[in-house]
Amino acid sequence: MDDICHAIADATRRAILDELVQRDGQTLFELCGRLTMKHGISSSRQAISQHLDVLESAGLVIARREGRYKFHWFNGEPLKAITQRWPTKGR
Amino acid sequence: MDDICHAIADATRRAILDELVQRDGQTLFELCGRLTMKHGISSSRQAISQHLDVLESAGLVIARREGRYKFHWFNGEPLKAITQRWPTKGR
DNA sequence: TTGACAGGCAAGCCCAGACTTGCCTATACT
DNA sequence: AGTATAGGCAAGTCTGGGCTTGCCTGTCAA
Repeated sequence: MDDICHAIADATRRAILDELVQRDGQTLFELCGRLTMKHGISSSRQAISQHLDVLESAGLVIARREGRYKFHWFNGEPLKAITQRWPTKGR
Repeated sequence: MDDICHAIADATRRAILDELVQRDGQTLFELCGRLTMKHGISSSRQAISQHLDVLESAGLVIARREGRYKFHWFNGEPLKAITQRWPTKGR
């Protein structure tokens, strides 16, 4: 729970999730490009990589390495824990 | 959105929300006592007060002053924005 | 009106975490 | 083999924010 909330607390990480929702299975470099183009985020590759690590350990991103590429998928399941913990009275 | 995610990113603030869900309309001192007793949180009154400010500006807590007391209520509405932003595929 | 009680304000401390920099590994192409 | 590409690792910097400290304001009861 701590991991999940901490993961979405950063604006860049939220943008990464947005990007993955829009186009699943992106690589690190692909994400860097799209984040710069479409979200106005100009962080270094390492910064994005570190964000992906955070998202991955929170379970919000699933990653798999294939050859020299590493693909990333969005996973929204962990987010359920938030609305399950506190009542939103009529979603 | 930034306010909401930032607000729930802290464990103490999540405990405050838990407490308010369990017993709505608590005062600052009441919350301090209960957080110490039931959640093992031993922060100062000022710390809790600052947390309440954060929660209030995120819209997760509604507060009203009455005489020398200030009562706090939980409000889960803003949390909807999270699950509405990203798909959780079959809640 | 004076004391106790509920809360607010503001300055400062300190550390987690976001970001950079520099270098290294591994895979693929020619 | 050599080079380019995709990504990883680790150390260092620096700012935001959580927390404390000290003092002040406002409300109520005796």
